[in-house]
Amino acid sequence: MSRAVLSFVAAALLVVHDGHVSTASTARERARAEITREIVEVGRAHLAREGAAALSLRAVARDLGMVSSAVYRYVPNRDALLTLLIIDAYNSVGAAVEGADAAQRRSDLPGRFLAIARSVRGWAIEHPHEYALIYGSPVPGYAAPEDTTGPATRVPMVLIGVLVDMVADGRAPQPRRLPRKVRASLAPMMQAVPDTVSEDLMLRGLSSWGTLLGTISLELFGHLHNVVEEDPALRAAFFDHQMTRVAVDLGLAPED
Amino acid sequence: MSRAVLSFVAAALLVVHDGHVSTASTARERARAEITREIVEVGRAHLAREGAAALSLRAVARDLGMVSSAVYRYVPNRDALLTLLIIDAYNSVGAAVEGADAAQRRSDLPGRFLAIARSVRGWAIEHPHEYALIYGSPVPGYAAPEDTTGPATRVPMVLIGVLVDMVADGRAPQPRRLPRKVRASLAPMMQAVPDTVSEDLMLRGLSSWGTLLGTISLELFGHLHNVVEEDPALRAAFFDHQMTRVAVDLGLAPED
DNA sequence: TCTCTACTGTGAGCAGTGCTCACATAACAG
DNA sequence: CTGTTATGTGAGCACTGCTCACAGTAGAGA
Repeated sequence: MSRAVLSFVAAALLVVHDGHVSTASTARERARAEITREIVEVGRAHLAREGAAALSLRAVARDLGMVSSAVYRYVPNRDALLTLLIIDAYNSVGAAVEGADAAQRRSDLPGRFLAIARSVRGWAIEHPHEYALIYGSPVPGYAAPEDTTGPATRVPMVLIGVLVDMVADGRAPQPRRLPRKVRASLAPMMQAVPDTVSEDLMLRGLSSWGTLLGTISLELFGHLHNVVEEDPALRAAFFDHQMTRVAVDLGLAPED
Repeated sequence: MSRAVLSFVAAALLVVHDGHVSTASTARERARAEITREIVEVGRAHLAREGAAALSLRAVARDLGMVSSAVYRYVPNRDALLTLLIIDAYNSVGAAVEGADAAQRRSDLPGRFLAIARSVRGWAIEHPHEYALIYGSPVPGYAAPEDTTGPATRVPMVLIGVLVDMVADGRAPQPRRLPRKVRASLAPMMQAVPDTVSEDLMLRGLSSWGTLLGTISLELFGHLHNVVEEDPALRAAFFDHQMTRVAVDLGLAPED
């Protein structure tokens, strides 16, 4: 994606997420912010209904009663709109997970983990196309633009919060010795995390995160067809059980 | 997908995977089989280069020097070609994994698991767009056509083989007691599996499968950016470590 | 061997897409 | 009030999936 498009996304974010942006602005600027917001909103509706592959700028324009070329005044191209929707989706799931975590007793570590896991799954089931957009195959090119990385970290940050509290409460398992290369591989992550969290704990956390997303993706993308009963209650029981086991393996809960 | 299209896929499979199909056929039938094979082959090349989203029947037709409407004599629509490519991809990764497993000593359970995991990851890195097509967001509708389910089970079957051998060698962990609903949820799977494998072991296996795919998806879809060093050797070390841990949690290897 | 049917290839065409551009018009800044 | 800048318009290009009337051609049966 070009520089111009990137700087657009940065600008649009102010508009979209501050809601009603700097009120001390000209009528033109307010109109621009409003219309940009509408475009993203309609885009999200289309995404939710038909999926990313079917998202069309022309259809969005029609819904808004404007000619198709007019939306290019607000969004440089289709991929840029998708990028905004990706950011939107990350924030949506991020908010849900943060809320679920906050609703638990801080000291109830396995309860928090299970609440987080359920919350991700619940959000995914409610927003399957959005989930596919952010955790399935990336559609606009391979490198996610930098703008998405911030919102993308919200859910992992909540998980890391659990790990941090586990250490603080003295309930973290004894860190294992790790091969040099494995330690080295984690360098970027360790820079962004309180150094109370050991590399070993980080690895356990990443594994849990992988299991969490892997299990949800298996379910959502149809790979549990003919494997796990389709009945929602049974699916939920299955998921809860698997996540409870993950919590145990992570060291959050004692072996039963 | 319509009945007609489904029956097409079934027919095309004979053509594509028997290689040179029933030689006791008319020249016309042989030509048809050959051209169908070429279409799938060119389609796979396009998929590998540009990804599923960019796959175009017209471009495939151009590459084959035929007019675009002619390919519709062989493939009813774009989704049907994608379905063939999905089956192709499942068979490709399936063959790779079966080979990797067979190359290990049968009794070396953790070695087999690690070989399987590495083989899936290796294949995924070599064929990122194919991986995205089968394990990322499903693109042609939500319900994968029945034709894909057979090839899709090849990799899981290899994993189940390890579980079966684990039981046969008396190295399976003592099955845990499970909640009634969790047991019930597994009914479909348990029908397809030797009854030496307990529900509990099946759950552990599914968890490992989720972790395996989840970890690879995290890496391939860019979610380890700024988390795990990009250097391929370090990425490999990270993955191997994680999978070794999974093997331990699965009960394949002793706690070190 | 001839005829009729069923298959294969052709090119035009329809409706839709992303995106660009010349142009008009409106809003703002000086 | 004037000149610049932002916004909306409609035509147009190149592309897509897919259909269809038409022209050949291969194969099966008489």
